[in-house]
Amino acid sequence: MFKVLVVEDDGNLRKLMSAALKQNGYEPFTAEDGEAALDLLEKTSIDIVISDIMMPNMDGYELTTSLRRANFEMPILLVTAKESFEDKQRGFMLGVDDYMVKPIDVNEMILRVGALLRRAKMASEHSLVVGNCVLDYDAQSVRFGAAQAETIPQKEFLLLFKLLSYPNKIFTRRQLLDELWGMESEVDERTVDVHIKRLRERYNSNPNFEIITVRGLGYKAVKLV
Amino acid sequence: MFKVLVVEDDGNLRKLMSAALKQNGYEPFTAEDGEAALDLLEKTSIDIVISDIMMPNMDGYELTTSLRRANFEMPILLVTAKESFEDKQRGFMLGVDDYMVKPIDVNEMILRVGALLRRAKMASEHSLVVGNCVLDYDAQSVRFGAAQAETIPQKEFLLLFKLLSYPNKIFTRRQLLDELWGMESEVDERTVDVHIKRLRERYNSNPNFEIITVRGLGYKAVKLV
DNA sequence: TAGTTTGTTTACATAAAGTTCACAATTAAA
DNA sequence: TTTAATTGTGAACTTTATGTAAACAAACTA
Repeated sequence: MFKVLVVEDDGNLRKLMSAALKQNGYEPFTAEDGEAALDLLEKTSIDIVISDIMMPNMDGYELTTSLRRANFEMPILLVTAKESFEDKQRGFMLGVDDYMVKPIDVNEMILRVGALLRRAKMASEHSLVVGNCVLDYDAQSVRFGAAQAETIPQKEFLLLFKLLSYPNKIFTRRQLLDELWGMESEVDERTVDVHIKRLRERYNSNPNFEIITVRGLGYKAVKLV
Repeated sequence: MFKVLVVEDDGNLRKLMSAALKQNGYEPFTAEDGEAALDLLEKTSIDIVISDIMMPNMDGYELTTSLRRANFEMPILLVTAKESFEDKQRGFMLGVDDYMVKPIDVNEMILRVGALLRRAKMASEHSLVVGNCVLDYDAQSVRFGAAQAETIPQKEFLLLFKLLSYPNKIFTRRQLLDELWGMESEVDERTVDVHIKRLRERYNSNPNFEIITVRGLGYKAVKLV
């Protein structure tokens, strides 16, 4: 389910938008202003941001700038009170993807969100999200929240990716060797243990997942979120 | 230079749009209706399509459907006579990326085209700005702030330009060889390393970007601004 | 509880990948 | 034509990843 962050200081409108999103199969999150939004974005992996421009503390433009600067690449849809060319120009320069003019037509909003997500999906396909942790298959990297993505050794990555792709599913060492090392691999089963150990060392204190030993059978990953 | 296809039966409007596009650094192509557009799309690699909805022979919706069915994935921007929700809904369903309502504001059109192209990740201009650093493709030069622009060796320039055109995207050595040296080049992959080394030597202490090695995969550029 | 099985951890050897250097070949400039 | 700049190569070197073996620890079993 796609996570949509609605940033809007008007409580009624916020509720209205949330409701419409929920009704259309999205998972809405809300924030009252840019600062609250940034906080939330650190913790949660939001797929698309819909933000009002005029807000207390931090307005829509500042929010956009902050996000792009922090290398967040999700689509941003700004809501403007008046249809002004200068505003739009400024927004597009900063990295805004689309505009809506108030009063908002929630049906149109749903359509635009869909179009933006569809377009954005093309960009990075092979990725896996667990809480605020994102595994990028192509970059062989792991990122937590807004932190810098870290590329990790291939075997470790594949192992983690496989386990997290099927949370709670138990994999035997043999299965993992067959799938990640190749059927004919002559590698010792203990090798899996060693890589598990390395992964645990790397991500021991993260709050998103844990690799569990299932004695006599193998290993599994569980989500903690 | 980006190729924009304008599909519009009104000759005057077509000219107006073409002119505006050309003036803003795009290469405009035109077609009078959907069928003519399809013909042209077969022959030319168009980056983005702007199409009127109401046209003889094949309208904007049919054109969209045909394109998506043929796996063309460029952004499509439809121009509608009236702002009707049903129309928009239909369009977004079919795979339209954005709408503009007539009468067209050409400035807004340029902005929307820019935003769509940026989102489509095709972004690549004739000059590229990273922080206070400017790469000029035509002059094959790099300039920092107000300093004198410095022309650098071609291979180094192309390499840097390519990497910075898609920040954070990882390129394999093979990809870079194919794209910068040509598909059939017999050059050793190590050669890329050598050029990377030279670039790093040249720009090691600049605060705008950095070339990162992604072990096992290739190289990527990251913006530090 | 002692012994057995299974899983964890460590240190190390080897392989794989990336960097650097000196130089030769090529191209462009003076 | 001479000189300088650019580009590619191969080998030495550095760093990182991976697998093995053995010691250690925990869990099960009789």
